[in-house]
Amino acid sequence: MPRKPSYDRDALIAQARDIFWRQGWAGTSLKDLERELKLKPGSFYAAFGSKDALYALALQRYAQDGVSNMMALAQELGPLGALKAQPRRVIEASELPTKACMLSKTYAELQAKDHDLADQARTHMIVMKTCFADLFRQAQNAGEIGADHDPDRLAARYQSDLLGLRLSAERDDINAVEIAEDIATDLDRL
Amino acid sequence: MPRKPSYDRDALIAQARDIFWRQGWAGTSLKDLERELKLKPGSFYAAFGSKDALYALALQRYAQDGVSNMMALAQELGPLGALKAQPRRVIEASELPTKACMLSKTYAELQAKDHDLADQARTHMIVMKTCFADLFRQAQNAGEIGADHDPDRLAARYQSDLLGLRLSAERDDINAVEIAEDIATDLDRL
DNA sequence: GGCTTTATTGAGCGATCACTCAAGTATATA
DNA sequence: TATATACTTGAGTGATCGCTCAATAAAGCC
Repeated sequence: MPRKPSYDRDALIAQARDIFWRQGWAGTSLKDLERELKLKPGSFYAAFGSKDALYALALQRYAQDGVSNMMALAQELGPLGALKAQPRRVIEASELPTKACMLSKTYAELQAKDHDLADQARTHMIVMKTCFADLFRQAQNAGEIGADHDPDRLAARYQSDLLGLRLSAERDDINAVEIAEDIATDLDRL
Repeated sequence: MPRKPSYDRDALIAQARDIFWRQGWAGTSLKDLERELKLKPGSFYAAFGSKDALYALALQRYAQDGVSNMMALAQELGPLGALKAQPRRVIEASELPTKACMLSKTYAELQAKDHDLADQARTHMIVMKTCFADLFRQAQNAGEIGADHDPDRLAARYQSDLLGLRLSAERDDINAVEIAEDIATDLDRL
């Protein structure tokens, strides 16, 4: 008896993710979303409830894709190979709306206001860090890196370096590929 | 014959810098500024012209202080000593409104909108990077690091690492001191 | 004290914000 | 085909945005 929506909800979330990712939370107005997603206010609120609710879905999608991307890379190149390849991959992916990490942008923008979304971004970043730590642990067990390193500490440093790299990659005065290679090279000395 | 302002303009700029630094551009309303600086709208606009103009002054102040701070540190500890000390210094300074770099926050927030302030932040970051490069060059000339390194490349990597570190230092799930020490230790291997 | 000059005040401007809702439209079942 | 059920539409809500300006107060010079 009902009528089906004319839109693809998942596609809209991915589209919203790209807009939020690029422009940030405050930088994206409902006008922007309505225009890009081609939804009138009524449909928007029927579909997602609020701007923040859609942002939360976008963050979730972003984080999920990030982890599964890393997992797939590890499957292909092994744990250390994945960790070494990721820096270049992330700055050379040309289809991304922007190079910087959406989680860190969200956290940086909204933490001072104690916004719910900042907490969600923080949680997603912890999951990602845990994923990195697992890969370092696997690399250690495989003998690819020395046993005298704390995988959690390596993961924190690695994630920190990636955040810096991705921020730097937004600047045209910086050769991000060089930084990415230096990060990868450092992993060989472990 | 005239009447003098009752406020200290420099102090107001420093205060505005801290508010903008913490809350970002969109996250800071004129209501916020009027309340914190204790200026009514009329006085505010007579003194600074616009929100963006005050933000530009705040950015400038921030960048100037950053460079002169680094110069002073180099005077005290030498070029390599300053570069090694800075990571810990910047995350342990307890009087800062927030750990993350104001220039990178500004750039990340406003770059997508092609805002003037993003360009200004970018320019300030280049100056800072040049300052780092000079210190690496001095350290090289002093024989403190190998001659087979490009100071500009080292500076770009170093600045990138600092940005990541300072972002990470905002998170309570991360031991930023460990990252800072690892960054400093890496400089010894050059 | 009188006068000029500037600082201070705060009500209020138009624009935009996130969001609502009643009316209209399309579709799956009966 | 008739009806029930959702989806779609867009004008319009109150709140807040950055900002203006006419009125008032205060300070320096004669």
